[in-house]
Formats: sequence, structure tokens, C-alpha cells
Amino acid sequence: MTDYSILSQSPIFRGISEVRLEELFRDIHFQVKKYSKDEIILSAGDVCDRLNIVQIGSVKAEMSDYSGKTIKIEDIEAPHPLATAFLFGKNNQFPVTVVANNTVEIVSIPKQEFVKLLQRDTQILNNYLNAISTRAQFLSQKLKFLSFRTIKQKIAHYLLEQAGDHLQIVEIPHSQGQMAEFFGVTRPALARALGEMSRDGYIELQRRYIKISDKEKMNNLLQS
Amino acid sequence: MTDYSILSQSPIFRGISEVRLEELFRDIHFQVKKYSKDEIILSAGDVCDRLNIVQIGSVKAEMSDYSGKTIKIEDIEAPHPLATAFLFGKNNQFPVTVVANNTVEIVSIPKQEFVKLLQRDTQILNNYLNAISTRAQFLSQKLKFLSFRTIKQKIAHYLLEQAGDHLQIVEIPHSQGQMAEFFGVTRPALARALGEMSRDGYIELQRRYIKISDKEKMNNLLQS
DNA sequence: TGGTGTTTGTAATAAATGGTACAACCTAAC
DNA sequence: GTTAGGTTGTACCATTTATTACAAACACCA
Repeated sequence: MTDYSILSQSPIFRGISEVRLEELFRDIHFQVKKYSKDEIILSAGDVCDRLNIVQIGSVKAEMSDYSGKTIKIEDIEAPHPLATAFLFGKNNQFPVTVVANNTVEIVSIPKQEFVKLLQRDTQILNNYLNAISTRAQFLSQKLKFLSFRTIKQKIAHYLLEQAGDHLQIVEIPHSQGQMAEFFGVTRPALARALGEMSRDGYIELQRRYIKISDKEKMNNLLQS
Repeated sequence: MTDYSILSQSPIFRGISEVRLEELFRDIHFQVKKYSKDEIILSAGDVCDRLNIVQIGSVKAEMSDYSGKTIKIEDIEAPHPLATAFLFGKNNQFPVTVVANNTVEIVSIPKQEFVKLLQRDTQILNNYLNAISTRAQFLSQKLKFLSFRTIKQKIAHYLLEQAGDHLQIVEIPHSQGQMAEFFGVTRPALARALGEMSRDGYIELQRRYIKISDKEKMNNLLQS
């Protein structure tokens, strides 16, 4: 039923040997549930009092709007966990509905039992804390980014961040289109902003390489 | 040195008796550091390998921009902890510089020692997990909010969320100005959007009370 | 009642961006 | 070399919002 070789690959149980994992799981209550394609695994609004990990197959997270239609949010493949940030915290409700993409097995550990694991094994505790913290950091970063009003400010922030204290030339790792998506703007708008910044002496463009002409000047963009 | 009556009020140690707290702290290494007004407690970029809690006084978190000027981010009063989301996770560096507002005492617990506390006391573990999770949830919510392009979409999302399935009338808890700040837009823009939505039959305005005329119709705003 | 400060409604203009379209350019495969 | 597919630079117009300003409505208090 429970495949420890798969579970030990999960972010939550990374670094734990299969033997150790089996030993830990002997002392706690948990379930392995099977679902067929299109079956609903969890509904939005359900109280989230269990840690659920996809052991086999893949699931999709859907969000239903206020009139009843559903929008797909993301796919989650084995051996990843579901909604780690909602097991604890004030709002213990699933924000999404989870549906099986194919034949799926879910390892479901009650919150209380999972807390036992956290207390018994430092590695698991660290993994879980890292998972939530990393997510919080990611969200925090993303939020700061979106807080800049104009595209030029976003570009300035991004370039200065990439360049750090010393570098002057930044290489864009993705295509302009992907950058635009990351910035949350349209591609032509990004291209135009880059063009204007080049014209105004902030940067020098050479395809994927961007040279920052004047950090001080560029920084002023972020102030106003 | 260590004031357990204060510490037990901290979000991290809430629900722990002073006696129990003293007992737990006997077995771990930690420091209490004192700072004078304007002294730098932590610098941005420092590796964050300790949990720091303000025991007495208040501190400010500042972020230095790329040219060296500093901007105040927030004040943190006793008995709150500093940057809980950066003790674990991939990015173990402080994002801000922390400076004393007045005479300050900081209880500083090394990460390893704090992990011991987490393992020995279920309440502390729960408190900490709750703290990070709640933050992640808050950020997640905020992010979803900002992902809507237009003000009307934000209003629609907000109202439908507040109203839930049954209610039709929503009371605005803050002033329009505060709402605008929360939405990340200017107040006149918010007022205009509300006015137009009222004119177009989405809502009916009565000062702080807003009646949703047609949920179905309003929901369409969120689709496009 | 009247005065004062705050909140709200509304307008005009300027700036920024989305949407769309198209040409120039690069790259890789044939 | 040529062709096809993708990337980039640019232009146009429509939409949305910021900015600024001011009057109306309200709340509070003397």
C-alpha cells in the first residue's frame, strides 16, 4: 500500500531512508486512499486537518468562481504534498478543489499524527519548516515585485537585484515573452519600456545582455 | 535578564506558562542582548541563524535601496519576534536592517536550540507553524488580489468574498481611503469605479453599505 | 446653531498600459 | 541558400488609472 521509496522522494520526507520512514510510519495512524480519474479528492472549503501527499498519479487543483464555474490552477504530481501552508494557521480551509487526473493514491496523515512525526524526527521538522518558509519567502518576494506601479520600476528593481553590488551587465535568462509574463505585463509593453529606458540613458541594450549605465539614476525610479 | 512574563505573551510562546517556559529555557543556550537607541541590531544580508524576539522596547525594520538610502518598513514592538519566515527556508538572509528605536532587549535563540524547543513542546511547535502558515496564507490572499487587473475586478472579488453565498449587503469596515490603500489604488479611482458599477447596475451604494444587485453579472467581471 | 476637520462624490487632464498588427531580425533545419 | 518558426523592435489606438482639484455631505464638538 504505502510505497516508502516514493514517499522518501517527497519534499517533506527528503533525506529520510526508506527503513527509517517505515519505522516512523509504524507508530502513527494514517490512510492510503485511492481515487479514479475525475473523482473529487478534496473540496474547496473543507477543513484541512490532514497532510495529504500524492503517492501515485497526478491531481489538479481547481478554483470555483462565485457562479459555479471552475478554473484550473495547477497540477500536482507524485510525490508532492497538497496545500502545505493550510494545515496550520488561522484559515484551515482548502482554497481549492482537488480532482484526480488519473488513477491516484493519496497518503493522508491526520494533523495530530503528523505533529508526532515533526517532533520525533528533526529532518522531517526541518523539511516542513523549510517548505513553508520558502513558500512565504517566495510569496513575499513576488508581492514586493508587484507593488511597483510602472513597468520601468519593475525592470529597475529586477536589474538592480540581478546585478547586485558589483556587476554592471545582466544577462536575461529567458525570452522577452517569458520575462513579460513574469512581470505580469504584455510583451510589447515590456519591449517599449526597455526601449525608452535605453533612449533615456538608463541602460544599454544588446539583445539578451543589458548594461546598467547609471545605478544611482536608475534607483531614483524606485523612489518616486 | 530574561522576563518570562513578557515572553509568554509572544506569539511564539503564547499559551505556555511562565513556569514551564523557565523550565524549557534552562536546558537551552540563548542570549539576551541590550541595545541603545539607533544601534544596529541586525544588518540586511546577515545570515539568519537565530530566532530573535524583542523583549523590551521597540525596533524598526529598514530596507536600504541600491544607492544606500534607507526606507522604514515597519515597527516591531515587544514581545514580537523578528523575521520568523527567514529562520528556515532557502534564503537565510535578513531582507531588512533592524535598528533600535529606544533602549531594547533582544532574546536571541540559536536556530539549533530553537529546534529543540519545537521538538520538546507541542504548543511552541504549533505556535510557530501557525505563525508561518498564517503569514503564507495572508501573502497568498494578497497576491491573488493583486492579480486582478482592473479596480472593478478587485472590487467584485472583494465584495463577493465578503458576501459569501448568502448575504447580499456588505458593510465596508474601513474608510474609502483605507480601502483604496488596501486595493493598491488611489481613492478617487476607487470612488469612480464604485460609481460606475452602481450606474451600470452591478451594485447599489449607500455610504458604507453596498448591496450586490446581481452576483452572476458581477462574476462575469472576473472571467474576462 | 455654527464651525472645523474628515470623508465622499465628481471632473479634467496626463501618463501608463493593453491589445493588435506588422516588419526586421535571428536561428535552425533542409 | 532558402525556408519556416520563433524572437524582437515599433507603431497605433482604446482603455484604465494617476494626479490634481474642488465641492458636497457628514461627524464631531464648542
